[in-house]
Amino acid sequence: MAKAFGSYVRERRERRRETDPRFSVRQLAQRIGVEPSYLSKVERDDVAPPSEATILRLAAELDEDPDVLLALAGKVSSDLQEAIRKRPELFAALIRELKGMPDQAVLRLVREVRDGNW
Amino acid sequence: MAKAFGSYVRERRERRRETDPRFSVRQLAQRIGVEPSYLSKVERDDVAPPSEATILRLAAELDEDPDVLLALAGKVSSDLQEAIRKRPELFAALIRELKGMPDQAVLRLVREVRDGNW
DNA sequence: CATAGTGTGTACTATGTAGTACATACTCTA
DNA sequence: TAGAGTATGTACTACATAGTACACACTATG
Repeated sequence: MAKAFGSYVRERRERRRETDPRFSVRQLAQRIGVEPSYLSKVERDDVAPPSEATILRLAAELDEDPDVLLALAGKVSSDLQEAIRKRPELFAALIRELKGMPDQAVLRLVREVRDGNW
Repeated sequence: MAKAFGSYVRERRERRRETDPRFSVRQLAQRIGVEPSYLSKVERDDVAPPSEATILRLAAELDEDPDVLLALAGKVSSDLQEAIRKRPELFAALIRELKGMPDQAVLRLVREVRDGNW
């Protein structure tokens, strides 16, 4: 693993908790719909990261980028997967082409596409 | 599901079998390292598609595009997933930007990146 | 008519995924 | 010093994944 999912979540949650008591394990667990003991184990990397659905609720509560949190969990958002599955040759070629390139290059591409001036 | 994985494989295998007796269920199953009864069930969509590793061996034997076969199985190649996980914000933005665009546009982009003239 | 090759039905299994349920132990504070 | 709030340890579970093992029935052929 690159970085531990659990410890990252714990750090984020504790940061929020400094100013907001609603960010205890118990209360956060309840808001995202899991048992406190489970969230605790997740945060200590005692168990594998939760399902995509649970991670998304977690990201929303912690105000984190869902794609980043999913990535830390070793997952890729299902809507991205679906986009790739619909046009596998095209997206496979593009991603393999880009995976060796620097962030700058990819970012530039994103912007070009977004601005439509190409 | 968009299209059935199994029936596609069966069609491809039977096509090959017309000219090459090595493409019976039994022999192909043996070459890709699974039980014939399992391959049979897979081809009749009686069970879920095989694992990524098995699909890749199948694609190689049938001379099919692995990404297409994986897509039919509802999967995305793990090397693509890994590329996305390494830079989630960037790739998520790019893919979401492109998913509404026509094939032509994506293809043009692939070529531009490949040719490096940008 | 036996036997080699074809596909398939049934039963079973090992491992992983994504959690729940409950009990325990600590700490602050009213 | 009781009670509320904190996190955590242990045990268990339902369902999915990815198959194996073996017996069976059909067909062509030498």
